[in-house]
Formats: sequence, structure tokens, C-alpha cells
Amino acid sequence: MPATKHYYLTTPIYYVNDVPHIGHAYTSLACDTLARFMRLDGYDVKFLTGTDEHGQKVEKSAALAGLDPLAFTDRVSQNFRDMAKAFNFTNDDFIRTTEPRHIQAVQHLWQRLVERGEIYLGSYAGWYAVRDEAFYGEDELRDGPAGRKIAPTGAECEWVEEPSYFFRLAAWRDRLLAFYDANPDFILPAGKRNEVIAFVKTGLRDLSISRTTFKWGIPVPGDDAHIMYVWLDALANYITAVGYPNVAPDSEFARYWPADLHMVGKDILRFHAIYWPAFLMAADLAPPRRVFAHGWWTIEGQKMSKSLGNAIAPETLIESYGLDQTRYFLLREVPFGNDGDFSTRAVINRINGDLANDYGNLAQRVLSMIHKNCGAQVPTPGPFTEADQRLLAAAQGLLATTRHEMSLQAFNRALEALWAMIGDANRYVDEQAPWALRKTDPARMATVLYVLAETIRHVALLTQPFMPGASARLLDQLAVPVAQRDFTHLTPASALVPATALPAPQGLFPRHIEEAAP
RNA sequence: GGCAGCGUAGCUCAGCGGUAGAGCAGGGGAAUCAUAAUCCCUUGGUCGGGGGUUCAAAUCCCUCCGCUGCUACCA
Repeated sequence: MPATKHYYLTTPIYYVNDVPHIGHAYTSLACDTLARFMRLDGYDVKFLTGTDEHGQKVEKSAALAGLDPLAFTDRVSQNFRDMAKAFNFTNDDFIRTTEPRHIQAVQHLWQRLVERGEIYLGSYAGWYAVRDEAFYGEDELRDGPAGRKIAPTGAECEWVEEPSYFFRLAAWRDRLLAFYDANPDFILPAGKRNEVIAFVKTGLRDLSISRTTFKWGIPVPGDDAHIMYVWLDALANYITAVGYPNVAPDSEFARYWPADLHMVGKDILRFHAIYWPAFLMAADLAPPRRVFAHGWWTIEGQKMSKSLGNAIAPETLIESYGLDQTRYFLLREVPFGNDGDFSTRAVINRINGDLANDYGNLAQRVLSMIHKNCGAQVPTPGPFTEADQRLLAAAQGLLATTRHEMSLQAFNRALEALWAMIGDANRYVDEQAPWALRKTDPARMATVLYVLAETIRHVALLTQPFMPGASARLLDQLAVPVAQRDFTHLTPASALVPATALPAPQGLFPRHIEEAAP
């Protein structure tokens, strides 16, 4: 059965000069979970991540490391591939902006924009601090001795002018506003959307899109003195990866573009929600369907910062808590889109409360009763009571609920719905008390355990995108064939088959014992 | 300064015109299948302060206080 529904989602390309931390992992994790969900739900998914490898900082870091820039980026981009591997991310491609396919695509896009009159040569002028390598606005400066201008950092500034190509962004104000108006879910969450609209409403300036002050970038076609400035280069990766400029009807581009979702941190929302759709519309290409700006993590209440040195390496989390546990915590603890706090106490509460006690123990108490009292086989149910039918109906309703929440990137609410089901199942166990039925009514006990096993099957199928490892182990314990683990099997037609042999149950999520304080 | 948002139980938050809610934490109890897990009951808030509209306000309006975000080229 060929998939006819396509879903294309992307992480930002990470700046290769950075060391991967929890924030990078979080962005990619959200995408990975969504990608897995959509695949299980029958979509042909393309999930893209990669690295942004151009710019002055990279040029300098490479020089400092005694390497040419490409050799340098070859080395450090590996950090992000390692992160993806450690988290078991299922990205279908990993793009690097230094690849020939990208250089070709961006130059083609540039020429397209030139042909359409969207780019002109002007000059970029401003107060530049050599020490900081940065431009400052007039209002940021204070007067120093002898009429000199001083930056907030204390660096002395000079007036600099350099030739630069500009993109006619100002002209796109009204068309962008009309686009936001026609596509109310283009920017999520809603609060961020309002900020973007307010910004655009105040008016846009044309955007400087080339530089002559450094070399490490993509040359402007027909003018080698210029290289393209960061954002046009970086943003275009999203179309490079689907084969642009090949836009033929049978191309990958035709299949996947426009992207369904660009997942970004809130710091780069403007570039994705304003510049990018403007570039695309200017080139007569469709803008993406959605940009979602998620929040930041603080660490034990503290802002992550280089000076504090409190950034958490993604691998450390996995070593300390386990991969599935880390994935669960990050997506469950905070409403997606909000800022959140990462604290040891909160992680352990989630692991022990939600995973070990609620989910893991539910599976364990049910599977172990089946193992001991039903001959290690899926029990054979008798007639269902009203309570049985209620529980099974709730389980069958989970797909619709989680599908809706996932369509809004509300990962936390999808998980809440699954945990409400787990709570119902635990209550059902206590109400039905199968351990008492064992003596008084074994047939009824078998029915109760069957209903529970079938409910757990539904939950386990739906936790796969969030916790692939543990979910697979649980499905193994229920003897669910690997070929029957996509969401088309969330129906009674694929229910557990009585008398199927089951392996011995094993704990899913061990309780996390806090190490003794030093 | 301007624009936007927030301030509800110890903590994290939901509710957004009809006599205060959830999860976690705290207290008590039941049960014993299970990773001492589960289930039930329960303590706890004059919903930031003040004023107004209304038969009725966390919920609408005004004002004050406090906090946060945005206010362009930083990947």
C-alpha cells in the first residue's frame, strides 16, 4: 500500500561551532517524536536535520584550530551526528551547508530572486566595533572622548560602509501580513505569532544578504567579491534537501514541499516566520505550512549560560536516566512552547511516579498475573461487562485524541491523555480484583486480564513515538508481531489473539534510586 | 518608553460570567496481583492590591503593584 500522505518536517540546521546541549537535543527530539508518530499513522515522512557551516565565526575557529574551514567543519559537524545517534533520532537526511547540492541550490535561488527583481546592490553602513566584530545601532551607543562612539561592551566603534546586496524585504510587509491572516496556524504558539505580526506591522527594512569582509560562505553568482550572508544560505537548506532546483512534477520537491513544519527555538523565529516566507514567495515558491517556536530549558532554576558552564550534554542525560526516560521527561514536563526547568528532582519524580509506578507497574502486575495464572498465554475472554466495554472503548478512543494533540505539537497533552488511560486501567484492576477472581471465578479473571492486556496494547502502540525502546519491549511481552505495530492496528480487528504464547514479563522502567548526597 | 502576556492551593498549572479545580508534595485509610507499586478519602486558596459593571466576577472594565516576552541583521 503506497503512502499517499506526505509529511516533511525539519529541525533548524545547528550552528556547527556550537557544542550540542540539551536545547539542541530538545528540538530534534520533538521532531523525532512527531516523525515517528506520523510514520506510524501512515504518512510518508521526511525528517531533516543538519548543520549550518558557514560564517565568520567558523572561519576563525578553523584558523584557531589550524585547519582549513572544510576540514574543521567535517570534524565538528560530527558532534551533531553523534547526538542524533545517541538519541536514536530517525532523521532521513542530514544536510550540511557546505555540500555541493546546497551551494548549487542556494545559487539557483539567488539567481531566481535576481531575475525577479528582488535583489539589488547597495551599501551596508553602520557603527562597527572591530573588537566585537559586530554592528551596533545608533541608539545603543554612547559618546566617548573626542566625539568617538562607544558600544555597550565598551568597544570603540567606527562608521563603516561596505557594498552589499539587499533583498527587498520592505516590499513584502503587506503580503506577509495577508499570509499570516490567511494562515492562522502558520506560527505557533499563538503568543509568538502575535509578536511576529506586531513586528511586521511596524514596517520592515530591506535585508542585507551579502558580505565582502570574509570568505567562508557561498559566493554570490557573478560577483565573487561577495559571499551570501547567513540567513539566505541557512534557510535554503530546507529546499535543498528536497532536491531544489529540481521541481519537476515527479521530484522529491513536488512530493514534500511545502514543508509541513519547521521546528525552531524561539530565538530564530523571526528568520523563519518573516524572512523565509518572504524569500520563498519572492522566488514564487510556496511558504512552509507551519513554524513552531518552542521554549528554553533552565537548569535547576538557572539560565543556561557559558559563564555558568551549566549546559547539560545530551549524552549525560542518557547515561544518568536512560534514553526513554529522558525523552519522556522532556516532552511531558512542560507544555510544548513554554519554557521549562530541568531539575534532578523533577526528572526523578517523573521517572518514579509516571513511568515506574503508573505505566511500568500496570504492565508488570497484569503481565505477571497472566504469566502465573493463564499458562503464560493471552487469556481467553468471556462476555464483556459494561466496565470492560468502557475501558476498551476508552483505549480505542486514544488515537483520535493523541492525533489531535500531535497535530498541534501538544506533546504534553498527548501524554496526559495516555496517562489518563493508564490511571483508568489501574483503577479497573483494583475494582475488578483479579487476584480474588482467581479463586472464585477463573473465567471472569481471564476476561479481566484480557481486557487489561488489550488496553495496554493500545497504550504501548501509542507510546512508541515517545519511548521507542520501552514500548517495543512491552509489545514484545504482549507478543504483538512487529508487522502489527502501526496505528492501523489500534482497532478490535487487531486485538490480541487468545492462547498466543507470551514471554516471561520483565520490568519496563526501574525506579530511579537517588544517589546519596556527598 | 511602546506593544503583548502573565500573577489561582507548598510546587507546576487548568478554569476565563453562575456559589474554587487537576497533577505532584503533605495527612489518614483499604487492599496485597505488582517495580512497598496500586486504590479510596483528606488538609490546603478572601483566585496580586484597590475600584467599577452585573441579580451574579479568577472570569468583563479601570487603576496600581510585581514578573515575562517582543521592540531587526546576534547562526
